[in-house]
This record gives sequence, C-alpha cells and structure tokens, in this order.
Amino acid sequence: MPPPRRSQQDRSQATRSQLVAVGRTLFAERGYAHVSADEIVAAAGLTRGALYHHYGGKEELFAAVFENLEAELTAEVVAALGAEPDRSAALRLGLGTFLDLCSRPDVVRIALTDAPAVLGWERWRAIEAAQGLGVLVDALRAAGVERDVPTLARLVLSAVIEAALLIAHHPQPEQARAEAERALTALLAGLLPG
Amino acid sequence: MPPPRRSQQDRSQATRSQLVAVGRTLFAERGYAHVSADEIVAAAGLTRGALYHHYGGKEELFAAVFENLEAELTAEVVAALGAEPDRSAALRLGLGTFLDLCSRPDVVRIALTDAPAVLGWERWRAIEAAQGLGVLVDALRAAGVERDVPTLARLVLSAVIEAALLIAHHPQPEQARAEAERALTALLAGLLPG
DNA sequence: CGAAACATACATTCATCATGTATGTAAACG
DNA sequence: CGTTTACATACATGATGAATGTATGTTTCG
Repeated sequence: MPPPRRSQQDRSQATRSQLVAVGRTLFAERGYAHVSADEIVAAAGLTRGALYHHYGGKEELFAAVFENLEAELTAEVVAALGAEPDRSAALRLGLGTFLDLCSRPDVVRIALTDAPAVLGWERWRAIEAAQGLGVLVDALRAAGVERDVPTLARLVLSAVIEAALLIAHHPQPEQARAEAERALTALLAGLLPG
Repeated sequence: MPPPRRSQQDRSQATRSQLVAVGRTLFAERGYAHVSADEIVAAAGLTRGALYHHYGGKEELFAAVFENLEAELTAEVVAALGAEPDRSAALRLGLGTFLDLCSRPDVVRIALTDAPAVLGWERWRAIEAAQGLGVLVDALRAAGVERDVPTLARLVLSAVIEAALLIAHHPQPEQARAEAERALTALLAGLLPG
C-alpha cells in the first residue's frame, strides 16, 4: 500500500521531534562527547541527511535538545508556583520543585554539565535566563526582595543548582536533600523579610 | 659540543612542564574541544609520542592542566587569608581574592566551563574540593559558622563562582563587581554571627 | 514541474595505537 | 676503575579507525 500522505510540515515536525527525543535520551545517558551523530540518526530511523537538513549539525541539535528540556522544566515550575497563593511560601515551593527537577540525571548532564561547555557560557546563560531565571526574579520580587534582584536571582539560582548537584551525586539522596534544604533556607533567611 | 647531559628526571620534568604550559594557554584561548593534540605538541616543540608517553592522552593532559591551575589559585587565596588576623574579615578578603581570580578568562574557560564536561562532574568536584573547598570550610568555621558547614561551603562557593562569571561576562566589570559583592554580602549576612 | 525532505557517497580532520629509535642508567665483567 | 652489556625511559613516525562535515543524488509533496 502507498505510504500515508502526510503534509511536508507534518513530516518535518515528526522528524525533528524524533531527533530531539532520541538526542535527549542518548546525550543524557552518555554525554555529548560520547554520542556520535551517526548513532543518533540511526536510533531515530534516519540518516545524516535529515540531521544536516533540519539542524546545522550535532551541536545545533544539542542546542535544540537543551532548549526543549529547559522549556519543560520552566513549565513545571510555573505550574507549581501558580498553585500557591502566599508569595513567600510560593518561592520556597518553587525552589523545592526546581530542586527536584535538577536532580534528574538528564537535567544534570545536559543542562548543567554539557551545555555550558558545548554551547559556550554566554549562549548557555542566554537560554537559561530566558527561561527559568525570569521566573525566579518575579518570585523574589513578589516575596518582597527589592535590591539587586536580578543579580541575587542568579546567585540564588546557582546555589540551588549546586544543591541539586550535591543531592544528585550523594550516596544517600534523602539525607543530602534534607541537609541541602536546611542550608539553602539559612542562606535565604538573610534576604526575606519576616 | 656534546648536548648537556641532563638526567632523565630533568628531561621528563621539562617536557611535562612544556606540555602543561602550552596546553593551558591553548585550552584557555579556544577551549578543550577546539584544540587538537597535534597543535599542542607542535607548539611545545614535541610530537605526539611525548604526549602519550607522559599522559594517557589529550584528556589526561587537560586534567593535569586543570590541577595545576587549581593549585595555583589555592595558593594565592591561602596567601591572602594568612595576612588577615580577624577571621571574619579574612573570610570576606578570601572571597574577594577568589572573585578576582575567577574573573580571569583562563580560569573561567578551563576550571569553570570545560573541566566539568571533560572530566565529568565527580572528578571535577573531587579536584576542586581537594583544593579550594577545604580552605573555604576552614574559613567558615573560623568565622563562627557551625551547622552544615561542608554543604554551606559548597553553596557559597557556587554563588561566588557565579558572581565571578557574572563579572567576567559583564560589559562594565567594575559596576558588576560592586553589585555582585553587595549581593554576596547580603547572602552571607544571614550566616555570620554579629 | 519545482521545491522541500531526505538518503548516499565522499573528503577531511583527529585521536589513538603499534612500532621503531635514541638516550640515559645501572649492573656485570675484566 | 673503566668498559661493555643489558635494560628502562623518552620520544618520533606511520598506520588505523572513528567521527564530522559536504556534495550530490533520489523521493515526496505542493
């Protein structure tokens, strides 16, 4: 029988999704440097032609994977934030949610370890800032912080990410999580009024 | 005349220093992925044989470069710390010194961007912890912090590194530096007694 | 028919390994 | 004590395989 007559847009969309999905899995498992472009396209049931047609190459595909991942994380944090009316509690809730997300191995590997080296610090930060950082800035302001908020947001975010990395690599994650949350709270205590 | 009769140890030492020095320069300029092993050995006046004899390969040479750099940074911070008798002031002084060091482009590129991706997070952290982190833990304890000190040290260190990166990539570093130091102080205020 | 989507074949770069050569070191021997 | 012999260390060179990127062909849709 003839193949189903999909539109060009559908074909493209499906191929790109495939590449991003497969890339995400493999990059998360073994890291950017240890996954070949051949392996990705093979696992996606495609060839190099498709990859170089839609993206400029392996690096651009990685950027797409990273942006896709970030968008997903932001959406989850925003959803968690929206459910809490108290702004100060919302901040802590959002950080807790983000902590959980950053503990996932794929997030650690792709977003926190490989992305800055592969894409360069500036591009990495540009993508990160466009996504998660904006949410944190809003949350800090809503919680009553007024001075140096953008800078503070970055420092807090890096401490949160560090905490997530600590938890992710600790032999007893539950214990590490408790300790990290105490330490984070102690740090934030100096900022929040009340 | 006969070549100067150097001992094997001297020859090795000289070669390794050369490789590490050249590697550090090139890695700092263009990043690990964009420097070939051939280029390094050529610039060092050697061949691949030397590299593979002394180090396992490009990656191991990078590790050596990174450790060398870290040792240098730690020594400078310790020197700065020793000059200040007041323990609480010493902490701030040490952080300031570290902030300056982390603003150097070679430190940003090698120690903060490439190292975690090339060596893996665990090995990167092991080296970092063995060097600078120990100093920070001691300084925090000496300044009066008692609870969760190792964890807090990591969070603080990540915030400091973040501040350094912010400064390094800001169009007006002086302004960024002032703002980052205010923000850091605000964070630390919650920890330090008095 | 023309353009977009994808496949295939080829060129190039690069890390690594296997092997060869020279230099230094130390022990055996006279 | 000097020399030779045996060995280890330091380095060079050529081959190999893997991986990326490019150029060109083929199919599918509008």
